[in-house]
Amino acid sequence: MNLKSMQSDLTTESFLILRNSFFGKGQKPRPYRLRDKRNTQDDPLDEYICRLLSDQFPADVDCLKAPGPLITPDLVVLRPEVCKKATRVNLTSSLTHIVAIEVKKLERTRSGTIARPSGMDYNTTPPCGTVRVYDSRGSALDIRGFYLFVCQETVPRQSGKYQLSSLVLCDGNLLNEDFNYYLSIVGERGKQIGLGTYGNGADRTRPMLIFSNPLSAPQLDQNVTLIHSRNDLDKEASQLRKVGAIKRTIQQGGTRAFYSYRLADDVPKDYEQFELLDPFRLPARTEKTQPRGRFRLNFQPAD
DNA sequence: TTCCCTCATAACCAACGTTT
DNA sequence: AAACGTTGGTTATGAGGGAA
Repeated sequence: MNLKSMQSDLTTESFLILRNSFFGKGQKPRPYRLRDKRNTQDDPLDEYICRLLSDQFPADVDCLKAPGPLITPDLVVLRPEVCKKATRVNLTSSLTHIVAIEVKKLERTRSGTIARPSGMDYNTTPPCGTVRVYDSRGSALDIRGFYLFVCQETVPRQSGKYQLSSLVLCDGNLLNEDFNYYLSIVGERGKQIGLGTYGNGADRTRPMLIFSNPLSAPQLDQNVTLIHSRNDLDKEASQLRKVGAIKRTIQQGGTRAFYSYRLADDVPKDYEQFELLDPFRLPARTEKTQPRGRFRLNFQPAD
């Protein structure tokens, strides 16, 4: 175990592995094959990504896939020997020790833009920069969470082959940093029971969450980008070049800043860094829902 | 131990509304 | 009228817990 690997940021290392696995020179997508998706809970891409990371990380780093469906996060990357000696508090913040990765796959619309630009489904797990996993005794262990957004497309005229056209690995805090909110959804909730005339109805009151889709930013689409809270990652990893900053306005006031990096080889010489404030699209929302699926008849009653 | 029920998952489909 | 954007709704499945 050399000193460099002891100290390196696992998200930087993961990003570099993914960049070089899914793309070649000049960011040209490398086609890959996936096994069949056997059901809706099955994710061959997650497995493939886990395999790539496991194979290419040095021996002191593990990449673990969620051991079954319905388990979140999708992947955990860690240095097990270092983690065993670390304190709980340390593990909650140290990206050299352990990090969770949630994979989000998106399609491209026929017009060539990323699907769901104004916000994508996170289903019943809100995004968060801190996520909860459990140690071998079953005790909660809160660790940093990152999100891998990819646009996967089929390779034209090559059935069964895929390629990525966009990739973003970002700090979950870019999407949300309210861990108490995360716990309120992921932990025990309530449901409504005793509903309806006969009292035998129930309402799961199950959340269906929508949060930002980073690939909706044109600066990030059709690119391969790491988004991190540190502004000096290019000093630590010489393969990285900083390409811009993203600031988000906090509801209660203030802003958070994140920094974007790409493989230095992917950045044109005359590239000018972007400086974005609240770049993710937000539709004008109302609290009212839209009625859907009305069955309309072709007559109207006499009165 | 076996059976049965509940729940969360992934991300798309398509209805509806708005703009061109 | 067509294109685009938004958003409510949907699917089958298997882990896990409680009941039998």
